Amino acid sequence: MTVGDPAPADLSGRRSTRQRSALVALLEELDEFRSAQDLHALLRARGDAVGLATVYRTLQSLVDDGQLDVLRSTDGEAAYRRCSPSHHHHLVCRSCGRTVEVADPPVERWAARMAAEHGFTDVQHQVEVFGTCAACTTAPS
Amino acid sequence: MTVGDPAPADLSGRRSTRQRSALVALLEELDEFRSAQDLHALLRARGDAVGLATVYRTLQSLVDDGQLDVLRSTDGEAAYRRCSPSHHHHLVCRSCGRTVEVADPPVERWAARMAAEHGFTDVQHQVEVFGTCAACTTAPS
DNA sequence: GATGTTCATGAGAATCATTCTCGCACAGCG
DNA sequence: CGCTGTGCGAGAATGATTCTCATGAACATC
Ligand SMILES: [Zn+2]
Ligand SMILES: [Zn+2]
Ligand SMILES: [Zn+2]
Ligand SMILES: [Zn+2]
Repeated sequence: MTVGDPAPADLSGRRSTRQRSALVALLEELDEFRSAQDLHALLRARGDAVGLATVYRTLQSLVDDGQLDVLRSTDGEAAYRRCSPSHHHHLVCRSCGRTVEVADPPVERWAARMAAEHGFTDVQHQVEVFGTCAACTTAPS
Repeated sequence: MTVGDPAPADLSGRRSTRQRSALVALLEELDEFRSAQDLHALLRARGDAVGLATVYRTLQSLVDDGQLDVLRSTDGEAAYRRCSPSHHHHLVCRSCGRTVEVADPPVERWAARMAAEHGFTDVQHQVEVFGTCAACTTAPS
């Protein structure tokens, strides 16, 4: 361990503030993808007022630290959700937002092999599945 | 042919205008995903001036008619490209935009089966693969 | 070719998510 | 208890996309 090494409270080197804690706590309770605007409103509603700019900044830092997944909806709005550390994809209910994390090695291998066959390197992929969950299929509109 | 039946030049019921033709012709020449702003600039550069609002409107109508694919980049900008009519996905070079259309029945079946196992209905999916193409890997920065 | 109805166009304003600015507050540290 | 650099936030700025609405053009009909 070199001299300049900070090694603060958590591994990310982020300071622990009321705002960051409130946002992390909220995300911990939620199970669906929510937009930054949504999260900001939810925080305000529960009394943990946080500036909108801070919500955006903190979400971005959490994404950079790999603690959140981001999804871009068709209307261009980004949605965030806490995620497990291992690589996975999502099955999302387009009605209520309920989300299931799914992993599938064959898909991973297919993407890598297919890209390699076309001479592509440094490959990444994006796989999301949308549908209507059982509860929403049953429930009235 | 009944009386009220329009049956215009193309099947879509869209009027044939100079602006629409110019945009369609441009898209026909391009092989990569380009943003609406890009396409607007390209049209202007080649002398086929078209209003920005018209570019957006026309792109949207072509997407609705299934003649274009849309991709939402991480910065929230939508990119468009002409597409073949059958279901497929893309292998996109994140450096030059070169795109290869790929189809893979196993992935289709996996998505459908996996969603069904979780009780989801009305399933759709989104699968895109990004990488650096052979040419861009070789070329200097 | 002339005409009327209807849809398309486009300049500019409006919308809206996201980012930036920058002075002030405070977490972490000794 | 101060110091210092990072985090905060109100408001402005950005930038893509959409809307408004008066004008222009396509097309079926005469
Ligand atoms: Zn649902
Ligand atoms: Zn994967
Ligand atoms: Zn390339
Ligand atoms: Zn597919």
